[in-house]
Amino acid sequence: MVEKNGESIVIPSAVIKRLPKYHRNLESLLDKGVERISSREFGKIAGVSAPQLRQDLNHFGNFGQQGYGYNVENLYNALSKIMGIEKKSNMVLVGVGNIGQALVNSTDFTKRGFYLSAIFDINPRLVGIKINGLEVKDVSQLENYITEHKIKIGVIAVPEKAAQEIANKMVRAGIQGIWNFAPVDLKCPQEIKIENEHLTEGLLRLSFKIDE
Amino acid sequence: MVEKNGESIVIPSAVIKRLPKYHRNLESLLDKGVERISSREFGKIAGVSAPQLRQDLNHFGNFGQQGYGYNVENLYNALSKIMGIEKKSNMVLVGVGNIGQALVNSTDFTKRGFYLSAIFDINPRLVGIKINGLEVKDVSQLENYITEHKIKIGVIAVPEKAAQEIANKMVRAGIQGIWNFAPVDLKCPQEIKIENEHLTEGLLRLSFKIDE
DNA sequence: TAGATTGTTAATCGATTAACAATC
DNA sequence: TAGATTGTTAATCGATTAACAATC
Repeated sequence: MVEKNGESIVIPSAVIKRLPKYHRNLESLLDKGVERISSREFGKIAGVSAPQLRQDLNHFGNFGQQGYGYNVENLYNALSKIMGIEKKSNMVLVGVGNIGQALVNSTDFTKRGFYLSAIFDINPRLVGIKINGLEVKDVSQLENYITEHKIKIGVIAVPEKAAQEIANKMVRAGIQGIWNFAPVDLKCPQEIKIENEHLTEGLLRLSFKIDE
Repeated sequence: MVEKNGESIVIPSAVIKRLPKYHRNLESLLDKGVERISSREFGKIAGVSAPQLRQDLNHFGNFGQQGYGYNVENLYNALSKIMGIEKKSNMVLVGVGNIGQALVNSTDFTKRGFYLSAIFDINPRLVGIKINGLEVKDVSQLENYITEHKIKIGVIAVPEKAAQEIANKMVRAGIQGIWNFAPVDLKCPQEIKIENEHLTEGLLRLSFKIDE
């Protein structure tokens, strides 16, 4: 639910999917020093139609101006706020295997205000080692950590079989959202938000499209 | 385009998106030794409605049987074939940074018949080293390699700024599909199939949903 | 045969595009 | 003011769900 003109409205999921893309393209326009842009031009860059772009944005407010278009910086800041980027978020990560380590070493999320404040694994050989300055903790400490530090976002990068159990722990500890890299559809109470990164599915879709 | 009853039909993109999920859930049913399943039960597992599941599958053929449901193994094999999983595919990867290394070390794709046959980087310090038994080649050899080995799938795991140029090289060399991990929308001729893994976008969507 | 469950058509729902008055 | 471009309503398109005859 989002407020618009004092009324709370539900944002269609198709719109939510596109918001990060808009944000990313605005960032790159800002970098290039573009000050204003029309829905037509911006739509071309972002790969959507101009009316769709206007419809999408108007779920959140009237950011444009007739005869002028959109101010890039204003719109960028507005979208940052809408997506909760301006404030810092702390996350925990479980599973420091291939993908987990890549995430710990990545700066992409940090740049947008998402920080890993602790990382966990079940393997005693990994517990205690440091990755990118973060010491790997034992997964037995996960629930306490989440509760004590009021962590909202949990990242799951463990093997398929272990993922549901980790999700359960996170939910019990009060997590609000899970960013899941394990190839399973987690069963959680519906108030828990879940975003899946099922990488292999992307590859299979690509393969299908090539053969089609 | 896909053949059904001798006629070639176009598969809706919404259906294509769900196919890998069906495949994955069938695999797990097979593992559990389930022989047959109704659209109702299977829909519940895969998180879709029973009629939707039936509609989706019927784009490719009539795999079910009235009063019985679907034979798990038959359906699994049919979907494997539809998605081109039964045959082996060779891929090249460019960029052995965080995410690139994670992909090289992963066994998830290999299990489904997708092999990395060569990996490339532009950094001279990385060229020559071995990762999971594969020697990193200089990116100058990329085009020749793709052409000579008739590689169909290219994986891009380089930074944002470098991604488009790598995509151009791949396209010139005759690649058919690109699996892109860089946070850009690549501009390629429309016959080139592209699947994006824009990880950060998933995190932003999650953040939005939590705050909503 | 009776019960179960499919395949498929028709109805509904949601998302996209077209069109244009409002207005900067 | 005239030209450009928005915000928004209406029309279209595509995807999902409901319903049920067909049939194993």
